[in-house]
Amino acid sequence: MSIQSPIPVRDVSFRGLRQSCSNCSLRELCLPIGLNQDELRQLDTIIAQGRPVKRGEALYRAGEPFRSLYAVRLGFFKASVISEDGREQVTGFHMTGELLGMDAISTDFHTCDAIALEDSEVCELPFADIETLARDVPALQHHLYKVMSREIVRDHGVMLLLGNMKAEERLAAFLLNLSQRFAVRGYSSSSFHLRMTREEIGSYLGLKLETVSRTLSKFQDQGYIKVQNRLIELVDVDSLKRLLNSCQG
Amino acid sequence: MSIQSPIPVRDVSFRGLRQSCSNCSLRELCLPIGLNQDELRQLDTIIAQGRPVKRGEALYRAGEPFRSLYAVRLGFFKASVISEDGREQVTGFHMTGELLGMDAISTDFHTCDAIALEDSEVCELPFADIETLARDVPALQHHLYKVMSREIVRDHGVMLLLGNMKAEERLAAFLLNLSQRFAVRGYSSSSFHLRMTREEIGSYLGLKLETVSRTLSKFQDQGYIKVQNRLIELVDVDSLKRLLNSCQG
DNA sequence: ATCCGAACTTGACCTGAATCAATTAAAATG
DNA sequence: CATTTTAATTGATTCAGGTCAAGTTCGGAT
Repeated sequence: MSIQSPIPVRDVSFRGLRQSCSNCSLRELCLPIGLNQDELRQLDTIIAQGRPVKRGEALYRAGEPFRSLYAVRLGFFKASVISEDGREQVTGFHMTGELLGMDAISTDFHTCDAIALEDSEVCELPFADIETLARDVPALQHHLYKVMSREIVRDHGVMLLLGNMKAEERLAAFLLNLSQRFAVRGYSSSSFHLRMTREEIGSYLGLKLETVSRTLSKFQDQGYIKVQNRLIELVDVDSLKRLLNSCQG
Repeated sequence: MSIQSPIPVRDVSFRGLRQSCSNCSLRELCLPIGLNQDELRQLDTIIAQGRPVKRGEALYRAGEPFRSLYAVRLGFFKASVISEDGREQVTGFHMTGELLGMDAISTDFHTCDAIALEDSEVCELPFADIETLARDVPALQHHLYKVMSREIVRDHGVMLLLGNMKAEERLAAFLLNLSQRFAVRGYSSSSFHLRMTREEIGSYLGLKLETVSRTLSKFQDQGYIKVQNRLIELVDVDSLKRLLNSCQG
């Protein structure tokens, strides 16, 4: 658990294959380097064309049978578990190049909802086909294990956050994590638009929406950030990092 | 997320191969049915003989290079991340038949410590070998994906617990989860020995040890359980379940 | 543009769990 | 067996964040 990245960045390795890929961001971000031409072609035959998902729509819902993983090609998703009494636990936010649906392999049913927070597009990856191909392509097999492992590590980071951190630390960790993930994708790391509500942030961080709002205001008063509705500008990143250092070295 | 199992039980499927396995509990609990004689033999050549780990010893520590997964053959482990200022976040407790170390695949380094909470024994599973074998044995390949997926689902359950539940609900969920996992292994579900300290329980549940202690006492006063140091007897399971129902249906 | 509902902010107050502190009980150790 | 150390309980107090409530702003629809 590094200082800069309490919530580990995920699925951002193995970029640089843009040139060989027209129909899907999958290879840019999610698939291992080291596939040859033929293997790439095989992969192409498996991957369904991009599927649009409108803002507010579900890519899948808990309880639905599992067929495919999805790679976010464009846009922004939240994944969440809803308890029967209506409370929501957001388990993650997912942006371009990240993989959704790995929790479903376990039972062959999806265990959470994936909702688009803006108009998005995904690549569907039929898991059975991917698995079959992985048998012949060790690099692919290994990379799938890696991506799943990374998800586990990320989840452990969230547990640390939920179990040990105070509200300010959680928010700082959250903002820095988003910042870093935008940066990796070539967007500004110091200025970005939150796609989710305060309530969704709160759900993810184990806080109430009022606390999220108050803490953002506090950060603004202290000159750490500027908040304009959902537009966030990180003014003093070092101070945000210092907030974290005190708690996780 | 079912009522009975807010923290999903893990790695307990695929039992019943006991007869064909002498050196390792791995196959009983972790490996898929449907391997033929030859495949089983191949697996045997990969799996190192049981390795004992004394109470208090580390099976591995964060930062160590990753070579193998470990199946708990006997005993009890905690897995935890330690922050630099010394605070510990327990990410899980692991008992017979469960797999440890999957978080390390991601970076080829272990990201957490695995400490034996009682004298234990593990089977070492060199990951490179397992992966190679998995290529020829689709059932094994699939099962590994499944086990990792199950870990992700479990982690989401813990997030729900840490993000949404009150102290009493967390403790109830914890006790019911342990109870269920002991039951699956043929031990009493109503009476069991806690292998971990109040502090370790607290770390896992995002509570302080005093709160754990107080809440256990409260449960005892209400007649839900009997506590004798680390020996727990579940007297009124339904009431414990009711505590959870109110929060997650 | 104007309206309306959803999202956000801010304040006042309350409460559940943390903290601090003092015993007590139970394991380890010689 | 006695001694030391570690773990657990319980009480008193504090405080971070939740809850309740009132107002404001924003964004989408007409």
